[in-house]
This record gives sequence, structure tokens and C-alpha cells, in this order.
Amino acid sequence: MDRKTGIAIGELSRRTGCNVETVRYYERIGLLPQPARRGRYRLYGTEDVARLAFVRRARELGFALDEVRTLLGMATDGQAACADARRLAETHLAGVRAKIADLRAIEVALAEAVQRCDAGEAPGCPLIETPSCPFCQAMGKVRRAAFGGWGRRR
Amino acid sequence: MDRKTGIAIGELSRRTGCNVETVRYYERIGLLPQPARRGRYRLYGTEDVARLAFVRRARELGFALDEVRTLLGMATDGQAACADARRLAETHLAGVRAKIADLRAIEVALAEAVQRCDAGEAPGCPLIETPSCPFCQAMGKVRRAAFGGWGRRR
DNA sequence: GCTTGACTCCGTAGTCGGTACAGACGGTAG
DNA sequence: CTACCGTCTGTACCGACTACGGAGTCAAGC
Repeated sequence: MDRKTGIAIGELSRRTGCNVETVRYYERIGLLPQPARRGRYRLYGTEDVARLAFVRRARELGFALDEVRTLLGMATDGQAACADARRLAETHLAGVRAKIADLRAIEVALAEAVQRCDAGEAPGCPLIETPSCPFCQAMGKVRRAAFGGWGRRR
Repeated sequence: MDRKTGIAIGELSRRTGCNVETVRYYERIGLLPQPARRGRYRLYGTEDVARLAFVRRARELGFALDEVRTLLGMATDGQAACADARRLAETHLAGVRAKIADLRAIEVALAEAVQRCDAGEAPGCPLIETPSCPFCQAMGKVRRAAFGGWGRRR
């Protein structure tokens, strides 16, 4: 499969770092268009590579597939769409910051638990039976900010 | 259902902040033991409340259910188990830190994208068609640290 | 021409950590 | 008696993939 006829799904996968199975999945859910075919085999061009690369970058930034779909949809009509994209990105950014705050609280609590464990404050560390377990105590400290779920990011 | 006979699942839910459905789910996957019953109704005691509270705290810290199971399993035999728990927590802490690093990179990239959008560097912001889209460019910057998936945390 | 091995096809089921719903039953207050 | 809440079991669904089975296809080497 050469330059003129396009590339196969494996090559697309290699170029974008996106799993073959995932490419087919994206196609199935309509995130990627139905590609050309040679026989039963999918054939991709440079535009497909660009589109998929964009999807991957957006996913890396933590956008949900539906948001990626929206971003892709905006690609058609200039100026106004850019404002929409900006808005979406801004909302998303707020989410990312909330998530970081959550994780920092978790980090502090975990670090404290480990440190207390090292100090050997509670011999026996029964974790549940007694409330003297440093681990349990440190674990009690986290309070999450209100920020809804994130899909699994590889 | 009073103090002597134990509390119902709804009350347990209220006390631990854990959804009723989730309690039953935890029971189904063996994370919580089969509770006593009065008729068909589940009855819980203070020990159940403590155990579930522990599970919730561990989940808030981002431990996977399997890890929580392990932590609970360690609750039986003192000193050595504490060391194991510490190790698990430490590994987990490293993961949390990697995740924070990932998110900070994402944060920077997103903030930059939004800012560039404001500056109006690329009129029309076609997102995909041209590589001049500030959004696309900013999106190209993220490189994730190697840290595997996180379950959805409410 | 034939074999080998890599690649691709499609469809289905599993993952994780729950959530949501349907339809039945139990307990109590008015 | 009726209304209404809580609880019961079982199943299906979510997002974002991943894994697998069993077949077909392609190019290269012998």
C-alpha cells in the first residue's frame, strides 16, 4: 500500500500512536468517517492522519469523545466556531484545575500517611479495628472539590 | 430499626455518604461481607459502618477497589501488614504525583490555547484544516508521563 | 506454485466503578 | 384502605477502550 493508494490501518496506527482497535472503534461510533477501501481493507490519506492526530491530542488533554466530536464539528465554520471552541476549552480547563486540586489534597494525605507509618506512631497498624492507625487517620483528611468524572485516560 | 437490631441500608448510606446501590454493589463483588438480615432486609452494625467508611476514604484517595480489598485484607495481622500497606500507599502516591504532572502539562497547554485564541492570532480558527489554529498548536504540546488508567472517581 | 507469517476483517464480550431502572414486596401514617 | 416511602432482586447501561475468535488477504521466500 503506497503513497498513491493510501495507507492501511496499521500504518495509520503507527503514525498516530492510536491502537488499531481504537481506530475501528472511533469509526464505529462515528468519530472518524468511513474510509475508502481497497477490497475489504481500509485505506487512509493524510487528512485522516491529521484528523486522528487531532483526536488523540484532544483525548490527551482530557476532552471526552463527545467533546472531541463537538470540536471536530466546529472545524467547518470559521470565526464563530473558534469562540465556541475557546469556551469549551475554558470550561475544560476549569475542570482540569479542580482535578489538580483534588489530587494535591490526595497527595498530601497519602504522603502524611506514609510518613506517619515510617515514624511508627501506631505499632500494629490495624487499619480498621482501631482508630489509632496513622493510615486511617491520614485518609480521613481528603475532601474532594466538586468535579465530575473523567473517563479513563490510558 | 433501632440501635439494638442495627441500621438499614438507607441509614448506612446516609452515614457513610455511599450510595445505596453502591453498597449492594460492594457486597456483590465481595468487598463488604454479607450482612445480617431481618426478613429480606439487610441489617448493619457499627463495624459495617467503619468498614464502609474506610472503603470510601480509600476510594477518595484514588485506590482501586482491588487495592482497597488488599488493604482490608491486611487488617488482620499487625506489623508486617502495616509495612505492606505503607508500600501500597507509596506506590499509589507515586502514581498520584505522575497524574498531577500530566494534568499540569494539560493545564498549561489548555491555558495557552485559550490565551492564543483571545489574542486572535489565527483568524477563522479552522482547528483541523490548517495548522495555524492556535488551539491545535497548543494541543500538540502535551506529552503524558507514563501512568496508567484511573477509574472514574465520582 | 506453495507455504509462511504478518496483517486485516468483523463481531462480540470483557474491563472498571459504579448508576439506573423495572417490578415486586414491606412498613407505617393518615 | 390507601398513599407513600424504603427495600428487595435482577438486569442493562455508561465511557473509552481492549481482547479475542475465526476467517480472509497479501507479499515474500523457497
